[in-house]
Amino acid sequence: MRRTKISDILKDGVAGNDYLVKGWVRTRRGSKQVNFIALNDGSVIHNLQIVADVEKFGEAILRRVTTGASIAVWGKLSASQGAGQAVEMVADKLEVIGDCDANDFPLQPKKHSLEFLRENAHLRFRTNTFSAVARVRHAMIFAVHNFFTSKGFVNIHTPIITASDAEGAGEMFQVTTLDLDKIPKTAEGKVDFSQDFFGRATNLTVSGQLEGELAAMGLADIYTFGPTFRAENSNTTRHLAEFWMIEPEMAFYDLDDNMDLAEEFLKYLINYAINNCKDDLAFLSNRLAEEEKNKKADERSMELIEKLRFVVDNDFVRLTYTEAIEVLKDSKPNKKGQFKYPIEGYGADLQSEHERYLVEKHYKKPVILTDYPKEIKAFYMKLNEDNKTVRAMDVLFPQIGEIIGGSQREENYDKLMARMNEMSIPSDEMWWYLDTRRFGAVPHSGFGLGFERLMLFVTGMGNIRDVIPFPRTPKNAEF
RNA sequence: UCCUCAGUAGCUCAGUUGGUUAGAGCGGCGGACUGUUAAUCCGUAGGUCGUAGGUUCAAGUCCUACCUGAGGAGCCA
Repeated sequence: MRRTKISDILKDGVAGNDYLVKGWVRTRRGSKQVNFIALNDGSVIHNLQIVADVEKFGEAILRRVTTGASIAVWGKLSASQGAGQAVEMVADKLEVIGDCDANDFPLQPKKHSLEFLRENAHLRFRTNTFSAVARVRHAMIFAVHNFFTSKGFVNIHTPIITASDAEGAGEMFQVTTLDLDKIPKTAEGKVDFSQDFFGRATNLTVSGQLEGELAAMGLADIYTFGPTFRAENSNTTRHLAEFWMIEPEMAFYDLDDNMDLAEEFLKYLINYAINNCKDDLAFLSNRLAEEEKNKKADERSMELIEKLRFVVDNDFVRLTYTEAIEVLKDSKPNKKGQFKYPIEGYGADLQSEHERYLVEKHYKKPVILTDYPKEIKAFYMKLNEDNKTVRAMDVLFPQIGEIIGGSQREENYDKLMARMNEMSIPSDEMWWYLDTRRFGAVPHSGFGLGFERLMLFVTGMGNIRDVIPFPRTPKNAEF
C-alpha cells in the first residue's frame, strides 16, 4: 500500500477506506483499553488522530510510540467518535520506524518559547508554528516566481561572490582561500590578493542589483531571487547576516512605474497567502492572539488575516520625503517633544520612530516615500531636476518598517560619474556598470524586497530569526 | 556597536529586607483509569542557581568583569 499524506486524507479521504500514513508522533494518550496518537507528517498543520486498541497491539509496542517517534500506521479512516476532529484512523497495523527517547528529546507536547526553539533549530520543523511558517515561506517563494513569470520577467542568477566592494550596501564578508595564519604580503605590507583564488579581493554579494541592471539592458524585465550577505553587527528582530532578496530591474520604467509594480507585487504575494495558506494562517493568527493576550488592547496588533486583507484592499499612500517632513514637523509627537530625534526640517534622516508614526499612526496603511535628499541615498539613484533629491522610493510597512527599497537609476553617464566621484566610489572598478550608460542607455528602475521581512508581515511572527530555517546572525551559525 | 532587561530542574517560571536541608506546574519514570484532545488521578527521580572573582559570620539574593539570550537604537532589506 502506498503512503497517503495526511493533507490528502483530510481533504478527500473516504471513511471506510484503508490507508497507510507515516509521520511523527506529537502525543499519545489514553487508557488501558485504547490509545490515541496525534500524528503529524508535515503536509498540513493538522494532526491525524490514530486510535489504537491496547490489547490488539500490546503495551510493548505502544510504549515506543513516544512524542517525537516516527511511525507507520495502516488503518481504516472513520468518523471520529470524539470531539476535536472530524475523522480519525482506526489502526490495523502499527510499526515504529524510528524510536525517540522521551527522556532526551527536547520537544515536549507543550508550548515552547521561540528562543528555545531557535536553540533547537534542527528539530523545530516538527513544531506547529515552525512548520506553518515553512509552508507559508514555500508558498511565497512560489508566488514570487509566479508573479514575475506571468509578467514576462526573466529570472537571473547574479553572482554570490563578487569582486566589487563599491556597492555601498553595507559591510561585506570576505571570501578567500589564503591561509589566514600565513597571509602573503605585498612590498607595501598589504595583503597580497594576487595570490588569492581569484587573484583579487572578493566578497559575498550584498546585492544583485548592479548585475541585474546589466541583464535588464537587454532582457528588459528581469528579477533576481538569491541569498544576500551583510556583515553588519546588527542585533535586531529584522536583520540577518544572510537573507534572501528579490530584486526586479526593469528597462523603460520610471519611478511611478516602479512604485506601481512594487505595490502590485506586494499585494499579489499577500493575496496569494490569504488564498493558499488558509490553515497555516489561521493557526498563525491564533498563535499571535495567544502571544498578545496579555498585552493591553491598544497595543495588540490587528488580527493577522484582517491585517493582510487590509493591505490588499487599500492603496498605498505615496508622498515625497519633503512632504513627509512637513507632516512630521506638524505632528503631535514632534510638537510635544515625544520624538527622540525631533524633526527640524528638510535634510533630516528619517528614524524608525518617524517611519512608524507615518505608517502606524498618521496614515494607518503602507506608505511609499519618494524623492529623498541625495546625501542619504546611494550613488546610482537618478538625480531630480532640483539637483537636491533623487528618485528613490522606500515602501514602509507597519511593525517592520522598510520592506522595499528602490529607485529609478541614473542612466546619464556624466551625471552618474559625477555622483560616483562625489561619493568616492572607485569608478575604474565599475567600468562594466558604466558601460551600460555608454551603449544604448535607457531609463530604468528597480527595487529590492527583503524576503524575510515579507515573511514577518505575512506570518505575524515578531523575530526575523523565526521565519528562516537557519538564521545567520552575529555569533550564531550553529546549524 | 550602544542602551535596557534577563540567565534558578529537560521546559516555563516562583524564590519576600542576604539567614536552616532551593520550590511549583508541565515533561520523564512507575502505577491507576472503557474515547482521549497539551487527558485526568496517585507516586517518584531530577538542580555545581550562566562563568570567574569579590563583599560578608552567611550570597540564588549585594558588587565587578566576562559569556549568552531578549527587547529597543543605529545600519539597512
